[in-house]
Amino acid sequence: MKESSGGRHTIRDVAKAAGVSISTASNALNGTGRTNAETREKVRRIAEEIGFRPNALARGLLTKRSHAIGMLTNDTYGRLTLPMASGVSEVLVDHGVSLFLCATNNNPRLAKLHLEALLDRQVDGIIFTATRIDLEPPPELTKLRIPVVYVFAQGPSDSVSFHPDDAQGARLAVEHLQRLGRSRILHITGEQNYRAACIRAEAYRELVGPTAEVMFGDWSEEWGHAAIETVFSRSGAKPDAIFCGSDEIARGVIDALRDRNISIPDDIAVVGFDNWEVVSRQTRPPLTTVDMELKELGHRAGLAILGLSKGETVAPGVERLPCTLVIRRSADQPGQA
Amino acid sequence: MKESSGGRHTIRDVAKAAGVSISTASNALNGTGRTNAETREKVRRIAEEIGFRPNALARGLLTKRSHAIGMLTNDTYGRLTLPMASGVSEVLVDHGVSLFLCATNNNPRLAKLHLEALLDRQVDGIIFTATRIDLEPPPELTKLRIPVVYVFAQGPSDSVSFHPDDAQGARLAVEHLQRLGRSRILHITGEQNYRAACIRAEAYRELVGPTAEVMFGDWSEEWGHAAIETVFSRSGAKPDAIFCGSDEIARGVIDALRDRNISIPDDIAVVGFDNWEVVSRQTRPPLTTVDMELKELGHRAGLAILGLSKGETVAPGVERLPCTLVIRRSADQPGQA
DNA sequence: TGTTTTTGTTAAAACCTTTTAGCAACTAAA
DNA sequence: TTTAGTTGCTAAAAGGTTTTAACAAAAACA
Repeated sequence: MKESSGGRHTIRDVAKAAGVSISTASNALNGTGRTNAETREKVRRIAEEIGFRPNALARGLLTKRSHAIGMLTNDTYGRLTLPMASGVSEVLVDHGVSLFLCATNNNPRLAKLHLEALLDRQVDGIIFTATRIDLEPPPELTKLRIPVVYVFAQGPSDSVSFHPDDAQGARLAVEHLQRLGRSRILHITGEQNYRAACIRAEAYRELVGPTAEVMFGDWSEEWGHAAIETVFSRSGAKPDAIFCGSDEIARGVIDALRDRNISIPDDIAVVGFDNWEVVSRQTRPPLTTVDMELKELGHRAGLAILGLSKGETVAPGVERLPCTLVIRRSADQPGQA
Repeated sequence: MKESSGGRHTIRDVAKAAGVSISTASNALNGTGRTNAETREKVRRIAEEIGFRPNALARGLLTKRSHAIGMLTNDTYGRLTLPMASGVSEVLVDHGVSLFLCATNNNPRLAKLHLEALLDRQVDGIIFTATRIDLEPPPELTKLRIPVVYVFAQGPSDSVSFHPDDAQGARLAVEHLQRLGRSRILHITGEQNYRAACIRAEAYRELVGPTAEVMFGDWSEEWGHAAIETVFSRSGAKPDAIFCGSDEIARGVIDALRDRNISIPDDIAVVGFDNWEVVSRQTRPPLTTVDMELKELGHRAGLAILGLSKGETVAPGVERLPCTLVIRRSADQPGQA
């Protein structure tokens, strides 16, 4: 088996070995055109034997489909995008599509650099992720000739976006607490300039009514602690349940309550948001929390960009994927309360 | 400005607009061959004007350098690979090289699939990452004609690997505790089948001598808790310092000590490993810990693969990058103890 | 028999770029 | 004047694949 170039076999080698022309070899391998069943089998057998794999660059150059998609993300460290990205990757690899990872570090210059590189590489589509409310997707994105899918972020109105259903997730948490018979439910959450925080707070308010109280802060454990300080240093009735905007906040809350010898969930039940297992499994007691099904979100986004890149149409707008409630001891089943 | 194909301008368009041949346009843009300064400027100006950018697929096909490298990783959720990957990405983007992310989920079939896709795309090199000691890099990797760099993982003896200097990091921690005057230092760490755990334990033993005691467990907070239970339920002298194999373990240890009203650092000083800030900043008191400089590790790995892919030679073997000690209140400065 | 259809195959064009080799014109040296 | 060298440019090949159009041979039809 001699090789014609650079160590890898080309379709030329296959054709020569099979005693056919390059076009016939191509047709036989791809099942296109008309080929005799016998020659088709022969070509395929030989290709298999010498381990021929088509050069993706050459194919992409000609077909205008690179079978690669790019993912722009501003949050490399976060626990949001990465499980999601792994979901995307899972779907793509099954379709022979590869994923470019572009970490923009919230730097517009870097975002632009990455975007240009992706276009130079003729990617078939782009997934854009960003979590901050004030971080608008780069306007260049809307003018591309390739499809773009937004996750966590909001594109223009006719674009395709996927978000967790924050409102439904919040309702899951609050309704669970209400079923436990809790009537004074407090909401401690993160920064008000995150859209997700506002949506959850709104859903909470609707269910809880006039006694609702939302404490915005940041997404840290420390803030959970501080919020409990505040609540217990002021007069008035204390809550009998706390719905937290993240597992980290919930962890701070739980630790602060334990310091005060308040029993969880007997005196106060606690529910978190994220199901970040490294936190939610390790609080004492373990945390009941809302799971955003990030991997599934990635699957859906992956399928959407695949479809779009093939020219299929996908319903525009924000699709909100349902969250699930993971019940652990910090807010038990109704029967056990 | 009419476009010759698919919406993007090609070098053809540039050449036509500048009234020169394609070759001259190419030479002018790349500074190759001989070109009159005047025409060179003109071509460049026009290219800029119409926003010409060369098609990376065509260029890669011809030059046999795709300016892309692939990263195979088995740990998508972990906090180890991702900061590292972001370091890799930072270096690459500066050199116009893009990064394929391949999450293998510890699945050999998937690893193979990804590897083949990377080769089809003619990547210039591969970075392989894996943290488990028992996870050997796929043997296919050693037979490639493109360079491979290993991070956290161990390649064959003539390969290039980058690791944190676990021994030096452990010494940093232990020597710090010794300078604080602590003499009964205990080491609570993770699974014994992680090479890193063994190396750190070994370095610890050498410094501490006959009183050394290593408790292997797993990498969880829970294990930190459980280990403290064990230590305090048995007879004998108690430690006056604990060196933990991870920040998570340290967090469990700190919580368990606080439950017992043991003062940190007065009675027992605690040092962690990772400087995973979401943990180390939030423990009470905040955690003194070893930082593995993951981003720097990524930088180095990125530079190495870039160099190798250009044909430069890089010294083979395992390069161990120094860790740093981040001092917080769980083990103060000597002066303050 | 002659005419149309079908079948299997192939040469060549196309995708977009870089690079090689060569050409013409001009300059400098002999 | 010839020779040699330099400059600025270009045609053409190359890279590996898919696709189009054409062709010959065989089959079906009249």
